[in-house]
Order: sequence, then structure tokens, then C-alpha cells
Amino acid sequence: MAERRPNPISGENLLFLTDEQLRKGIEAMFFAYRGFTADPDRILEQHGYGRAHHRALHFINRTHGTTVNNLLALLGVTKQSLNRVLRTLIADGLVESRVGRTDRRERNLFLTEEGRKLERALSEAQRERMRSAYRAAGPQAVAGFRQVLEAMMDDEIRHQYASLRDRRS
Amino acid sequence: MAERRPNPISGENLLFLTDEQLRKGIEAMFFAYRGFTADPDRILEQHGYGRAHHRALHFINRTHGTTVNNLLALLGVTKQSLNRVLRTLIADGLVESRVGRTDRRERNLFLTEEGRKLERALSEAQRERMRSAYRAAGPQAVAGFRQVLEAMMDDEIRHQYASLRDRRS
DNA sequence: TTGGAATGTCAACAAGGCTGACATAAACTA
DNA sequence: TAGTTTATGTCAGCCTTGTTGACATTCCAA
Repeated sequence: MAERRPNPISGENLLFLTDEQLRKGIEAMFFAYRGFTADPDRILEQHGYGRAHHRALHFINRTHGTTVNNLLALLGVTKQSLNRVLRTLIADGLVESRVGRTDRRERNLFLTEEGRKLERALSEAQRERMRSAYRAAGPQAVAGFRQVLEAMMDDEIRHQYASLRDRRS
Repeated sequence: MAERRPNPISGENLLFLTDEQLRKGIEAMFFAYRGFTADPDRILEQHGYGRAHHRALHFINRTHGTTVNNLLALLGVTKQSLNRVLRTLIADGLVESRVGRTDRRERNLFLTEEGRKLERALSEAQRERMRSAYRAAGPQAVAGFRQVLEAMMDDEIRHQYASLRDRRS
């Protein structure tokens, strides 16, 4: 999948692995992430929510009926942190928590119509930025972008990402 | 610079701009950023510092003698937030603050030997993850990665990134 | 029936954002 | 020179979102 190109000079081109190149990548990652979150942040602020709420909405939307434990693993936070966020989302009528059918200890989480509405607004703002970046960089760059990001994840997360990746929304 | 490939089917390949593709990119960005910060975070914890300290150390190291105002613009936080972090770094002897030569209202910031030592440890941990990701993905993917990230930044930040990008460390 | 798993809740705390107000010194300007 | 602006620092207080620890409830499964 990852296309390695032999270097006519030294057998393999390693110039892209210098500390200078790596530093540029690190700074690009830092600055780009700021842009990545900027648009949803503005919308969230109008609703009195934070990034944690966005993340919860996103993954509940992605995996309808997911359990709290499942969500914890995806988000990488403690249940207390997530619970605080979920509580407000449920109280505000954006998320519905249903007792599990087969295992009634579990709670299955769903977005309400209002929750879907906010999720779409957040998601569309973020997609618009991504779309513009993708269009500017072109398909080949996008493929490389995804490859590097995937290689940068922790192993365990990469597996979760991969199983999520190939679902329908 | 960005290589666009004509699509034999519709004149231009736009498959990479579907909502599905964009969503995958969004999730990849989220998960990758977690990995990106994981290694420095572990080191910082041992010293009782947080990410904010890492960012300050990084950019002071990058732009020796920078002023507080300059740093504020790069980090995108308020002076009160930055000041809290700087105060501890100065008190702990990692950062030195010298009165400006030409304008004595300004403070020029430098890393001490100890500051450089910690910065190197943090930086090396982060570079190691980046190096491994770059190596796995290959030079062409890395170029695409950088292109997409740059296109994702806010305009103002992109200019700062660019002027920083081409400096020597 | 009992142990453990899944979930929720309460309390307390910390980092690191934010705003507003105010102080000081230095530089600039009319 | 007098007044204003700029750069910085600091105090107080607030918010979000992360943490740990303790404890209750529910209920599956051995």
C-alpha cells in the first residue's frame, strides 16, 4: 500500500527523515489541529458546549446504540468525564439512553432528532474545512495524509479506527 | 505543487471528496493526534508539567530570544495563560527572561541548559513517533501529509507556520 | 446465591483555557 | 514635557474537561 521509491543516489531516499523534516511535520500537526477544531468550536460555544460534547455526539452518531463502555474506549477518557458530558446531553434532549435489551446493565446510546441536527451542523463545518484542504492538496496527497496519520496512531487505537473506518455511517 | 490527476471517467476524480472519505479523514486526525501527544505527555507527567509547558519550550527553542507577544501569537492563548506556564518554567530554571535591548519593555525568552535538556527529551520522543510513521508511509505519503495539513490551517497561522518552517532550528 | 461486571453518582482536585481589572515601566507622540 | 499607547506581569474568579477514590445499584453467570 505504502509506495516506497528507491533513491538513485543512495539506494533509498531518507531525506524526508531528517530531524528538520520531522520538526516541520510536528509543527504542521500542531497548527493544523487548531484549524481542524476551530469551526466546530465556534458552533459549540453558541450552544454552551465544549469539544467533549462534540466527540460524544460524533461517535454516538457513528455507532448507533453503542454502549457507554464502548464509547469510553473510543474516546480514551474516564467514565466520570464521559458521564458528565452524557448527562448534560441527555438532560438537554440531544441523546437518548435506553436500557440494553440483552444485557440490561448496559445503556444503548442514540441521538434524538435534535441531537442529529447539532451533530450534522458540527460535522458539516468540520467537513467543509477538510473538503477544502483535500481539494487544494489533491487525491494523491490525501492518500499520503491518511497513510501517515494511520501510522501515527497507537496500535490499539488503530484497530478501533480500522473497524470503524469501514462501516457505513 | 499539488498534483491533480484527471479522471478518465468524469474528467476529474472527486471520489476522495465524498462525505465518507472526509469523515475517515476527520476520525484519522482525531486518533492520530492522540498518538502524536502521547509520548511527550508521559515525560511531562514525570516532571509535573503539561502540554502547555511543552508548547512553550518548543517554540522558545525554535525562536531563541522571542518576545512574549510573539509567543502568544504562535500559541494562540491569552497572556494570562501563557504567563502562568512561563512563571513556573522560569522559577524552575528552564527558561530565562531577559529585558529587551532595543525595547526594554519587551522580554526576550531563552532556554537554559536544563530547559534545552527537557526540550530535547520531549522533542526526541515526538520525533521518534513521527519518524516511525514517516518511514512506514514513505516519502511520497509524507509530502501529501504535509500538503493537506498546511491547507487545513487558518490563513493567519499558515503564514506564521511558513515563516517558521524555513528557519534553522 | 454470591461474586464480579457494567453503570451511575458524589466529592474533590488539577491543568489550562478564559475575562476583567489593575500596576508598572518604557516608548511614542502631540 | 505631558499624555497616551504598548508590553508585560499579576490577581481574582470562572469554566471545561481531565483525573482519582469511594460507594451504590443492578443484574448476569458460575
